[in-house]
Amino acid sequence: MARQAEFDRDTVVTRATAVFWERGYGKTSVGDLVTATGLQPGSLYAAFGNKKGLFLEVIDQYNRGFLARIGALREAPGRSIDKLEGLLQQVVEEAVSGDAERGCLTVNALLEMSMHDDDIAERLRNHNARLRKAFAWLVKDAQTEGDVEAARDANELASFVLNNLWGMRVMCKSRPDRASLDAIVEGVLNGLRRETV
Amino acid sequence: MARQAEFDRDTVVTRATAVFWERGYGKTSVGDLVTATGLQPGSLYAAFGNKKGLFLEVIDQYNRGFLARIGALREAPGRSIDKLEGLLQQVVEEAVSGDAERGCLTVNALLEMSMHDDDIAERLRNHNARLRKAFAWLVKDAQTEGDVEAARDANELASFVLNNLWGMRVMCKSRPDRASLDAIVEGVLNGLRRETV
DNA sequence: CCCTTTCTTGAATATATGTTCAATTAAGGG
DNA sequence: CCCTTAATTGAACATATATTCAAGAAAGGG
Repeated sequence: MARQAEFDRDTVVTRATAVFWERGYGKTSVGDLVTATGLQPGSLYAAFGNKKGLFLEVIDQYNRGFLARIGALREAPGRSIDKLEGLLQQVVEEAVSGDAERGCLTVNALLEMSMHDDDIAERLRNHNARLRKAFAWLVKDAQTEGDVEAARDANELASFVLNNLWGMRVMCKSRPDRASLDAIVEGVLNGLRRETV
Repeated sequence: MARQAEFDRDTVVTRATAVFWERGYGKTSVGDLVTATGLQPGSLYAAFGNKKGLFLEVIDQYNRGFLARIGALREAPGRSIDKLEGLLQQVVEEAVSGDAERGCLTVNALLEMSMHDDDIAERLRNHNARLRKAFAWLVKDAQTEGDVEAARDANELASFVLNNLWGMRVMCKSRPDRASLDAIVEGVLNGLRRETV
């Protein structure tokens, strides 16, 4: 038999996530990753191919986590419209506390790389689609619960919610005040509740 | 007297804009800028200090242009609520035609650089504030025209509109379908029109 | 205890890229 | 027509950074 790896792949990916999130892809050097993960360049390249390979795993782990959170939220008790509001308000809290200035890893990557890198672009397109589907399920639930007009298209409403989530991920980069963010959440809920004109 | 510059500063900035917009700041090399502007490194550095100096002028020109567009829109005839809708729908058109995959130069720069570069961060924060003010004027007009409930805070509603604009600038990176984008516009208008709950 | 397999190490490599600078070229006043 | 001033040129420089690779180190079966 052969020697076995000394590191835990998942831990390495998590540590790399912190660096990529903090500095973005382009400004993260392999040296940064070496110090953050504790792996030498050779091991890193043996395990992940190259810098982008590691980043792809980072993105995948991150996206899986977020989708799982939404899935769990859906199973949890409570009205779906409140769950949607809670999701948005969570972003507000993060933004106000300053934890969100780094924004969303996926959105950051999307803006930084999707124009030049087809692998990233395709991956993020897929994630986007899955995410919208997850939101659409929540919206559908809210429709059967009577909080959102049943006649409206759940997928389209999901896009609207997602749009505001992403908007806030941009907004939080310039440290907005709480009132603005609350107004956004209120605007989204109004947009969801009102019947078509 | 001394020799006079052979280039037009504004033209150079405009040409640089195209490159920065296409590739982002980090992936744009000085070599790219040399070929795009026709200026040699020496001239470029004499005129703008360094790569970042040129980029700052690019950002300033771009932001001034966008603010001017909104100012002109405000002066134009027509109901303000329709002007707001028109602004959003313009983004939809761009996104559908594929012209908007590069997104908004300011948003791109904000996500790529604001964490690491205080000059950029401050400049974009200021622009953000001015932009919201411009939107707030439009919203106020819509309030006096009776299309938006007068009791609501115009600044906060402006944040909501801006949030969706930025969301769409992110969204368009993954080539969304027209129905989703239309739903977003509709959601924004509903959010504006409905009375507080 | 060897021997194969696989992992680890970290210096070396290749390359890209931001920036500088001395030489050259215009512009025009005295 | 000089001579000062300033712009232009493009090669040279310094540096950073992704990636490779040969040598050394565990792991465990025979």
